[in-house]
Amino acid sequence: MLTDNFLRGRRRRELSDEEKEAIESVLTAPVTLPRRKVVTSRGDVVTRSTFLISGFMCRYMDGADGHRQLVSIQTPGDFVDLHGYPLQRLDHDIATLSECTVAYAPHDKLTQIIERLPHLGRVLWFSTLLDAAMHREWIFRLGRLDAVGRVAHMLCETYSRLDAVGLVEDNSFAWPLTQQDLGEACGLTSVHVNRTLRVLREAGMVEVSDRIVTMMDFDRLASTGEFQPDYLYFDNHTRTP
Amino acid sequence: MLTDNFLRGRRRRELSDEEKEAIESVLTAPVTLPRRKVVTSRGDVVTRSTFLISGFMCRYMDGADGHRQLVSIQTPGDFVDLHGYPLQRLDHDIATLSECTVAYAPHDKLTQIIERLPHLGRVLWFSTLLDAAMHREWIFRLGRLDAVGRVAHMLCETYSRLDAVGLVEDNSFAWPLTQQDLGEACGLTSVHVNRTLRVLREAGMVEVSDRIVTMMDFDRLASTGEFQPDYLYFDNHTRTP
DNA sequence: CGCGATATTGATATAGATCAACTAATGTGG
DNA sequence: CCACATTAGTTGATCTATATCAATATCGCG
Repeated sequence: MLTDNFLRGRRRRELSDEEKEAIESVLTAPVTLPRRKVVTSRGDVVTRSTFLISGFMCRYMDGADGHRQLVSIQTPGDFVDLHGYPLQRLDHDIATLSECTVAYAPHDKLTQIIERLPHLGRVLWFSTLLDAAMHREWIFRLGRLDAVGRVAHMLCETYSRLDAVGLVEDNSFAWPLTQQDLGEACGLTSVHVNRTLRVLREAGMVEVSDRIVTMMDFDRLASTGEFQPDYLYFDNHTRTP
Repeated sequence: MLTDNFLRGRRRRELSDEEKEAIESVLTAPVTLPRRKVVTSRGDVVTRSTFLISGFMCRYMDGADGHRQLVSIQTPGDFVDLHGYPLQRLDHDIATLSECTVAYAPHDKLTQIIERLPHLGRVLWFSTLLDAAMHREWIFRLGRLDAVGRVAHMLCETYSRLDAVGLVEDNSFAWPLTQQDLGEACGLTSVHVNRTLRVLREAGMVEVSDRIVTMMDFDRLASTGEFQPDYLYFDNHTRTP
């Protein structure tokens, strides 16, 4: 099923077969989007939400100087802009980072299934609040950690999320972000990201090369980034390396 | 009614009388909390949510060095921890900044009224996503603005939110945060906040003194902080000075 | 009155930005 | 398939915003 990865590994995942079929039934056929494409802009009124099947997307806001600040990275199994359903209008931009496969959920149909299945409504609500929890951790990252800690934390979060949907193999995962992108996520310049990655590599914690991240020592990286995964609300807190 | 300020001035505010009465009916009698009191801690399982009637509260996360990072400031009319309803457990701490009056909404009762009134469910959902939108703007503030911009943006947001619930008078509003608190919100030291406030004061934009903020020139402050209020989802975008 | 919390100011240190050059990969049109 | 352009990564030199350390001032309060 397209939605097999939706909330996979998460607390409150308990969806009944009826609920799973209901979600699946509202999705359009999958569509492929090219890499580096802006799909929605701040201010747009949205009438459907995007479910990410494969690839990476991001959400960001533009600063006056033209530089952007990423506020979220979306990975397979995420409902990228489900918050647009209650909000109706977006307060930020959305773009692909890699080529992506997505399916759309029209909002009027969501309303129908939620009125029929209130518990499913709360599960969808839960999934949007998972994003809010990640936003909070992102604030912590920018406000309290130095460059090395920020990058370490970011990589730990991505590793954990991808692991939950089966996209980690041999401690490695696909990583379509450039050093520039990572800088836009962590509030750093690409030059400094480069130096920061070197520090982490030389310390034997993580290697980032060729669009692949390899965790050499997750525990030390997590401790460097003060990463505590409770905010990701996994079923259990053990990674499955 | 206790909930008169709930989503006041906001888009999607359209609650029917039945819905208003339903919310009101689940709330406990108001309770007073002392200032500077931690009311919930990261990891706590929550079975009720807190509606803030008067006073200021904040949400924050603790760093390894003991310093905290604020992730949210809550003002009257806010459902402080409604996200705890779908999430069931908190990923951060909550404390009062000033003396506060609150009322509690038990989660089992929320479930009852939402199953009866699905539209009310979506309005409550909307209100939690408003928090997420403010989180995103907070990320932007920390990642892309300098000290002067961060403080300017923060003060503009607070002004706009308090204005919407009628707590601005003569361009002034109550402000129980110390310079230390403001630093913990903006990722700055209290020393630098002090210097930053002087810059803003000497530029004739805003005065912060005696726990009162007075806007001398909102428009210039907004432009300094790159503040665009669309993310607050007000009914209209005009302030009512 | 005196003590803890808050605010203010000055001197110095430093993490990360900025500027600049160069390399390595990737893609593209002729 | 090559010549050349474009994008991404790397390294060095210098600059600057903010942190840090330290001292003093002020205020509210028991």
